[in-house]
Amino acid sequence: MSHDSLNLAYLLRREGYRMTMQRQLVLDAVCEAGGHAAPEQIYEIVRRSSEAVNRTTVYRTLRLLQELKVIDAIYSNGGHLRYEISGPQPHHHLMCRRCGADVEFSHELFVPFLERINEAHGFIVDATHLTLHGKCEACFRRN
Amino acid sequence: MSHDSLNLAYLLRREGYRMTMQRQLVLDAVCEAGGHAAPEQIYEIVRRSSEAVNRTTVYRTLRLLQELKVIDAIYSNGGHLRYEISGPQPHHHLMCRRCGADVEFSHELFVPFLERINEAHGFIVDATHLTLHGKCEACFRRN
DNA sequence: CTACATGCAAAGAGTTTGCATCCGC
DNA sequence: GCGGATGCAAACTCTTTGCATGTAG
Repeated sequence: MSHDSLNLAYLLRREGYRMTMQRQLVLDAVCEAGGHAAPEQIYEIVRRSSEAVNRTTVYRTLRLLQELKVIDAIYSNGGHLRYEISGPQPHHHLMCRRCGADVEFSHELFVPFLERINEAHGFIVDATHLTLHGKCEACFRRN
Repeated sequence: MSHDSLNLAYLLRREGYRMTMQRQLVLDAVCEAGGHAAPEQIYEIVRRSSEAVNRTTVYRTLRLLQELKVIDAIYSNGGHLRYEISGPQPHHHLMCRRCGADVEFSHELFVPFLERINEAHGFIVDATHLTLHGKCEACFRRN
């Protein structure tokens, strides 16, 4: 999802926050990174646009954008923090351990499984951003 | 799974490692912790048995036991590292965000979903230790 | 007695916090 | 001008590494 359509200033103001250049740059960077971006990567992209942004501000802004539900926090393989723009609906990721390919799959594909879990264990799973690891088709054939 | 049945000394020797008191204590602690134990918790349990174990050794031993496939590393919600005794077969966890209850579910419940993923995206998921978060039945009713 | 294991201290990532200054509104 | 936002440095958590000493086999 691109963020061109979303009015960051409006979302911020609605919650009593202020619009700043830094906040726009961080959001732009998360979008540009194109999913699964670590804070450090986001920081680097921001720095390309402006030297005048501090690493601390990037961290603070990422947390704020997450709170505003503009971006999602994901804990990738190895437990590392990543961010990406929130999609209009929940979706999930398949990540290839070999080539790093990142395939999205829809929540619909996941729903029947969640229903079975609920039947079997009475548990309501609220995963909105699952990342599963494995091998993509090409890499699977290759070895 | 209890570890009473597994001969740590044998597994170590087979790979050229030595049996030590520390290694046994760490394994005992992971088992005693009963799943999803953070390194620090494991360290504390070990310390109850013996003052003579260093935190560094706990970390080193956890990595070693993982390499020997005696324990599994799990990245829990929030990206924190946890360990637990390896089960005889893959299984997964449901963790309640509210009360912290940890329910295991079998891999069989998961298989049909993995097959649908494979059909739809040609992806072979190798998740052997998934943790899903949500609400358990009791907590879901409560609010 | 030799090589691997340990303890200690120190370094290292990654992230957060305190506080003075800055600036959006 | 006021109160939130930023930059800077420092702290903090979690984990790993270097090296001298200890100990299993």
